[in-house]
Amino acid sequence: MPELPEVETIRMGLAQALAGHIVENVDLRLKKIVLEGNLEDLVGSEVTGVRRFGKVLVIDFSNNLSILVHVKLTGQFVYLGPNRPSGVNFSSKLVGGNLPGKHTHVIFRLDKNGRLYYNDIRQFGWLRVILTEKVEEFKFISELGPEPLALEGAKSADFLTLEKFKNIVSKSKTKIKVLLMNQTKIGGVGNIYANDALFLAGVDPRRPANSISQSEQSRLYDAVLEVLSRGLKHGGATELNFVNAFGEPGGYQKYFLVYSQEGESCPGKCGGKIEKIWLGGRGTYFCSVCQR
DNA sequence: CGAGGTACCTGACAGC
DNA sequence: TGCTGTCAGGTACCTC
Repeated sequence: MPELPEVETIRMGLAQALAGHIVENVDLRLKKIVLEGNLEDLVGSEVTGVRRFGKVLVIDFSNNLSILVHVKLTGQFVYLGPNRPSGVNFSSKLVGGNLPGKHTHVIFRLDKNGRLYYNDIRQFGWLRVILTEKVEEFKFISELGPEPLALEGAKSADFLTLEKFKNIVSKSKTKIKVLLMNQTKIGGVGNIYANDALFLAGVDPRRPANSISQSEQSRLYDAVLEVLSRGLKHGGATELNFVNAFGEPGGYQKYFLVYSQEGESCPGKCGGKIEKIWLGGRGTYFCSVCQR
């Protein structure tokens, strides 16, 4: 379920894959996933860059149009063509067999015999075609909170400093885990990394944010950066069907601390077991011994 | 402002 | 085997 590390992994791959390609033809097979604009308007244009704002991808084109994409839970971009690196660990299973597949909703035919497939099993994701100059005015992006990692391709001038984090946390009565996942407060953190960050910091996910002490705030800030960095280092987490732009799965799922580990022994040395509760409408995993 | 519920959608899996 | 029910979650939208 793509969060910041997964979407950034897709972005890096797409930037490499699409560099210099020109769109020759677009085959839109599921019209409802394009919420705004017309993919046909991209025909004849060259990709000039790929950006990311939180969990939203932006593909820029030479005709001053951009595609905004939110892959939500199961959206995938898979590229085939001359810019594909050698030695790719392509997962046919995760992309749904041969391409195009049952869940391929858009096929971008590129010059030099390139192909970019957009797949989405659950059809929750969306694409929008808008003017490049309007990208940062798009509601989700303009309201996005600062991102924890200062990365190329994000609005790094506005990244989440410890000062900003403390300010956000101390001003909110919301349960800390729900706050971490609020995209208008902090950009890019979803369920996996919120669970793991709270474990790493030793903070109970149910606590009101403003009950967290100064030292806990610092620990939690460091933990958020740490788990996101780990996720990125391992090319994201493949929990459902996540793959990068070349069809390769991520590796962070092997290093989950508590996420999806219900009933397992706590990775700390407390001897406790990971519990699962329902919080903010989502499965929440934690150790009630280590997280106070 | 916060909390909680639902909708969107399909596949995986448990239980009978 | 095959049915039914439940769960998974990012975000928008709704009500209280």
